[in-house]
Amino acid sequence: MNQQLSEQEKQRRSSLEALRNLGIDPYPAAEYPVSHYAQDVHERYQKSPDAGEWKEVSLSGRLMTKRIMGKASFADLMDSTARLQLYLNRDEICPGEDKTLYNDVFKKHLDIGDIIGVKGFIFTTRMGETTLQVSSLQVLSKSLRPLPVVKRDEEGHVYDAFTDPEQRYRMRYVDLLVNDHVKRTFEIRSQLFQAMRRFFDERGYLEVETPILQPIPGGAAARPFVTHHNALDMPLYLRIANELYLKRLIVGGYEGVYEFSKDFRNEGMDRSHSPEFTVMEIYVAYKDYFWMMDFTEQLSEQVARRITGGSPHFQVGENTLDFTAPYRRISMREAILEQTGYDIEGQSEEQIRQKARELDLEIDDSMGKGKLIDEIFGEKCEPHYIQPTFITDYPVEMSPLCKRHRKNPDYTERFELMVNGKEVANAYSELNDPLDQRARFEEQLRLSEKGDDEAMFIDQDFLRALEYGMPPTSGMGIGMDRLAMLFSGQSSIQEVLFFPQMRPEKQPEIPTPEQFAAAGVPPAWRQAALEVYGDVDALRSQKATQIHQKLNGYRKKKKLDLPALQLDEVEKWLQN
RNA sequence: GACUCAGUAGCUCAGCUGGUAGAGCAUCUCCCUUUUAAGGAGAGGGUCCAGGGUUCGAGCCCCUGCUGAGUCACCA
Repeated sequence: MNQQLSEQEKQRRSSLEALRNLGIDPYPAAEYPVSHYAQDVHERYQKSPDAGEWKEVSLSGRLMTKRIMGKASFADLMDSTARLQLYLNRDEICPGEDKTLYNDVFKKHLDIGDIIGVKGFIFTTRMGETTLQVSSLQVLSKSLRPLPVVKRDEEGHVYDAFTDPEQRYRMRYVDLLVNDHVKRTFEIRSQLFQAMRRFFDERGYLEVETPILQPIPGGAAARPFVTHHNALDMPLYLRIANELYLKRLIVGGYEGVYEFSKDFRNEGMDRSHSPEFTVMEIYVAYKDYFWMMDFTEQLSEQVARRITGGSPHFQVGENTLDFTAPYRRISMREAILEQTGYDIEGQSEEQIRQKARELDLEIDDSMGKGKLIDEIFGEKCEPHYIQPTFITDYPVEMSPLCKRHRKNPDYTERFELMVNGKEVANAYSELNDPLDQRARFEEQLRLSEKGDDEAMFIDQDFLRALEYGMPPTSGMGIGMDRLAMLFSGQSSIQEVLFFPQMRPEKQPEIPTPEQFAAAGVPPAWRQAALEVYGDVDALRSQKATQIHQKLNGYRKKKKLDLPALQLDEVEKWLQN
């Protein structure tokens, strides 16, 4: 038996053996047919307690608590839907003389966390709780590790919750089992995808998949992860965006395409940044960003209704967000004017820089006009837009893939949807002028040469595609993780990713008897040396006389069937 | 990347001025036939994150490292 096991783990392993010795397979292969789910029972039993279906039910799930009172016990069974209380009466489940199933199997060898199947009938206890009285019970899977026991009282107070974020993220399976709200978060996440997919599909747009391994990482300004393809003997990059591929498909003649894209960026991690994250991007031909605003507000309203169960209102902290379309639309210039009283229109880069200094923003000389404006907006305006609001017409320097504004070439036809003071969606009238696009890429190349390691690469094939002609197109992207955070009320991106990236755990090295061979210990004495000293170095640090006495003492105590150790033998070990 | 905080039993956490490592739940034994954060009696369970240092003596003080969290910086 492994020395590193905790007492409770050893206990469970011996229960496992005990079950086997009773002829019970702790991991049976056969299907366990189930007639009801726990939630079913709770929702329907009290309305028609006399219905025939309650006389014979079968459920399966995990044992979450045991409350034993002599010849009767209560337990909680948790299936994928809810918990249901079980009542076990010794003489009911063991009608004959043999009380083993109750006294040994249930009381001694079943632990919290074990997966079982039960059959019986539903009744209501004196305390008024819907309960299954068990007539037969089968072990479906024995759990060898103790589950954290989280208790909840009538007022909903939680005791001894499993809260350590590190453990919750590393062992999400445990987190999901004992923390009910965690499952809900991921259900919301799934509903967001479903609602969007339905919205797009109803309008005839095609869900597509584009390369994750890309020879040129394009479509965004970010540092990529690099990998290497052996057969081609060339570097490949994990995509930082899928935009340029989706536009190629619009060139190819699709009316509208969308993709839920897992993107990767080799940058810092924090509460709102994960190295892998999911973005929904959609591109629709013959549309502009005004059309896309209409489309986006309809989408948002539908998504909100899906999450709330029909209402366009959604509570986040102290704010009630109203997703009813249409939303307010305000240009970036107007937004800055509104929040700071400063009009950027017609101002030179130097004037704007001066204003940014007055506003106490952290800026440096490398920042161009666009970057300065963005800084002012991000610091002074963004947090104020709580209700869904479109911010439109961004400076051209910040948007190398976006069409210039039809009325003012210093700006672009771009909007972001702000909700609760944060960006939720980003959209353009897409740039389809191949010559302008080439010039913008070349500007990026100059930034790259100046040391900006996030400037975009020039994608020659993408330019070739544009040269064949792309219809006027509007595209829109939504960060799905951050949207999931918004709708699940989470403030950390790790809470909406099942398995957030973490440094690998260090596996403690478990000493084995074999390692004592290195210290010259003969096979017969290695187990004893392990028990006494724990590891080889501990043994080596001792004098021969001390080892001699300790090991012989151990031999006597454990009544080992070995000849007593001689001092000169031990001295020989240590000479090696 | 900087700073702050944290790491003690399966889980949640105490641990005083440096002086034999504690509680609740969980586990084990015994009692108990409608309980529900069940209860009663008893017991066991620890690499105090790791490695150095100071000290007669370190969970506690100092240094280094590891892991995580938070704040900031960076970041379409």
